[in-house]
Amino acid sequence: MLNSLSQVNQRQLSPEDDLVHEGGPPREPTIFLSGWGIRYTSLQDGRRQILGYFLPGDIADTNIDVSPVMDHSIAALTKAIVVEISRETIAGLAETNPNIVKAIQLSKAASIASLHETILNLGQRSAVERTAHFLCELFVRMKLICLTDETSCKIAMTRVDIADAIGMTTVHVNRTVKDLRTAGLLDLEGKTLTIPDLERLKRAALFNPSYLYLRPGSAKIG
Amino acid sequence: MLNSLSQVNQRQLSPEDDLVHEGGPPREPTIFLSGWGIRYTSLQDGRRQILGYFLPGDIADTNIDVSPVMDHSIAALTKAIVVEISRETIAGLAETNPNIVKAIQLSKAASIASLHETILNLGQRSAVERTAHFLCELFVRMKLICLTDETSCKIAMTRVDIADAIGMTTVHVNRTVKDLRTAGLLDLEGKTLTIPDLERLKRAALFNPSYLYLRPGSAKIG
DNA sequence: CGCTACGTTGAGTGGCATCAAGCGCGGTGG
DNA sequence: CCACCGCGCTTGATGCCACTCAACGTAGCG
Repeated sequence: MLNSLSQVNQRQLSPEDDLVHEGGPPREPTIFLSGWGIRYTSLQDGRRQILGYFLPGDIADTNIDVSPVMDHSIAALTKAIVVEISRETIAGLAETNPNIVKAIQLSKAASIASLHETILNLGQRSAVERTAHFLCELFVRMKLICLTDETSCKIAMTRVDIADAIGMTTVHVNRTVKDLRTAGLLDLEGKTLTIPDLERLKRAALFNPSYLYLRPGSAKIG
Repeated sequence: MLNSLSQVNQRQLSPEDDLVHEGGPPREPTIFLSGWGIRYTSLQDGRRQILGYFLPGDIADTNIDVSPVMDHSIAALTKAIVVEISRETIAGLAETNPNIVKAIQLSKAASIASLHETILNLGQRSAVERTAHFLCELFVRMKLICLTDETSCKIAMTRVDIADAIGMTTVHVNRTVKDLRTAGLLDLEGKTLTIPDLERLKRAALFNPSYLYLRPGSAKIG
């Protein structure tokens, strides 16, 4: 089903290309077919906060039907291929495949749950817990889409991106990762994330995966 | 329109009553007719994070159609009167009054925007900015529903609540409020919040009200 | 082969947490 | 009526966690 769509409205993005821009008009819902993306917002003085990120298969929804102006930006983190799907197309698809409605609801609910978890993370967890939780989530999500091997995966984020996602400085991200490495909980060399014992990391990070809405078979559309 | 509803399914809540409970089943969308409520979640060890709060007229939505289990709790902060409105009722109302669909979309979009702003607040703003921003938002929202006089209003939150909302300790909330008082930006004596010069506070807090989705006349349903 | 971006590490500082004590006030019971 | 208690607020002292500033190593790239 997606295959037929992927011929249409498909676009290539380069790293740091904005898909939608804060203050600008929204777009139709967009799926990341490949590559990584981030949703972010900034203060006037330039401090950037990453609100969430997109992995291949994720839908970047914008509330096109509500506000004419975006309150945040969406950008590519790597080279990425995205496909925009208009609401009409979705409505059309929904007629022949009712599951799509469910899938979109699920995707929306998951993204809200994810925002809640991010708030909990920023507000209550210590730097070590926060970093562990963030990287733990990253790994779990990558695993879900089969982009990990047994204990490691490639991530697209730099230290700066991680720092802006979890509200820390790059320097302190570094030191925290070092501590986690020393504790044997994870390793992050360049862009390779290694997690020798995922269950142990989950415990250390107070990680509860329920907010990811992992129902078997429901992570994908179609 | 709301008047006809307010006879039905109306409930009284006392302070700290849970409307829905983390881990339990969701409810139908619920409107706070009077009183204050909070949405919160906790870590296993008891650290609590307030995700958002409800003022009179706000809708506490739960994704009833998606997950059978709540990932957070909703509780009353004061005595409160709430009315639960089933989706069927809403659908029925929508037929005679299409604006209600728009209003609910708007409410959902606003709550997502609010989550984004909270993440930005926790991740990037300093303690002073964060506190200022939080109290500024509070005042603006109270003003919208005409629950302020010229420069002050009553708030239901304790220092503990404020602390759990902005990820600080009560002690430091206190000191920060003191600094803001010294700077002449605001005052918080007990439950009375006074803001002598809202525009000045907005500037200090890097406050941009656009995330509240204040379109004239759109804040209310019906 | 420099240049730039990213990652790493060190030293020093300060913001915010922790621990602890005291204050004011409303509620309760003797 | 008042002593007592508990809760929320406030303030002080102390220490640590995380930021800032700065330097250097390294890798990718024009």
